[in-house]
Amino acid sequence: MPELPEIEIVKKSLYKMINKAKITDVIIKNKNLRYKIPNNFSRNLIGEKILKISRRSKYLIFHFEKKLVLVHLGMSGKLILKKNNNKKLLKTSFYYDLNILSKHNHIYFKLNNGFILIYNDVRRFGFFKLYKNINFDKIAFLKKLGLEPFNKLFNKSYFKKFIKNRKKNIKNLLMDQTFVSGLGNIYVNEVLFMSRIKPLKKCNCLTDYQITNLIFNIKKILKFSIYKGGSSIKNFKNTYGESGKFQQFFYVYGKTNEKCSRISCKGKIKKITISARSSFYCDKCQI
DNA sequence: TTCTTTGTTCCGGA
DNA sequence: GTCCGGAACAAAGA
Repeated sequence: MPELPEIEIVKKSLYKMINKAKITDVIIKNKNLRYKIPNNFSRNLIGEKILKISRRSKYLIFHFEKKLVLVHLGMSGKLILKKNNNKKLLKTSFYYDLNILSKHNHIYFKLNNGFILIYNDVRRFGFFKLYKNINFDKIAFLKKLGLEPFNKLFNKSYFKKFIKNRKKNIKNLLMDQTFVSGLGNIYVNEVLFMSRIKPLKKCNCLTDYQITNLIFNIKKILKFSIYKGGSSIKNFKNTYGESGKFQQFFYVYGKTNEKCSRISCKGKIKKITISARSSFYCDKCQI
């Protein structure tokens, strides 16, 4: 379940290895992803040079001269980079490397710098969308997104303005991509624990201190996770097939019935469902 | 067979 | 009109 830190890791490792590379071939094994890959997808990308790779929220964007490709990894999408230096080895490496099943490799992008970029996705909830003659404002997926968490404008006054006359609980507010974009279930649970706020708390009941603290913790946790290479729960891998380390620092996610990790706290981690998503919180220190 | 998992969209009720 | 949350959807593994 890739969230902002995981996409940032993928972007950075891809950028380092394949920026300025030219696509020499695109092989589609399965076009039925979240949205069907159109027939002209390969034709439109062969010969194109990757000019830039960027991230917006949980989306990756590959920039070409007059086109761009928007990528969302869904639940289980992975972009894996393989060195294409030995034809025999290459054939077998798809099957034995990385603990991923080759039957879930859906797209192969062959590059002129000796790499192959593989899109692997067990659940197939991820997607690729190609846009020509790019105008960012025209892309519906990006248009409606709220501020990036690291944006300086994501501050107390923005927060207070947004929640004015709203009654959402804080969990759903932080999950709302039109408010702040890039957080998913895992990081929201962790942020709320760090901030000692229970997930069902109504956002219009937060104090100024709690709001400031929440914003600070969102930025801090995301940065720390990026530093640790993201979290590898549900098998997230970077493009070299390596796991991240942030999951070692989870305090509540998946910790049902465990003792609260705050030394002074005697609470227990509870699991409840909010808007069909699992929520974990300490029943004592999150109020 | 049923349940779980995710982000996103759609829809009914307030 | 706007906001909120529940349901649906995509697919597959346990």
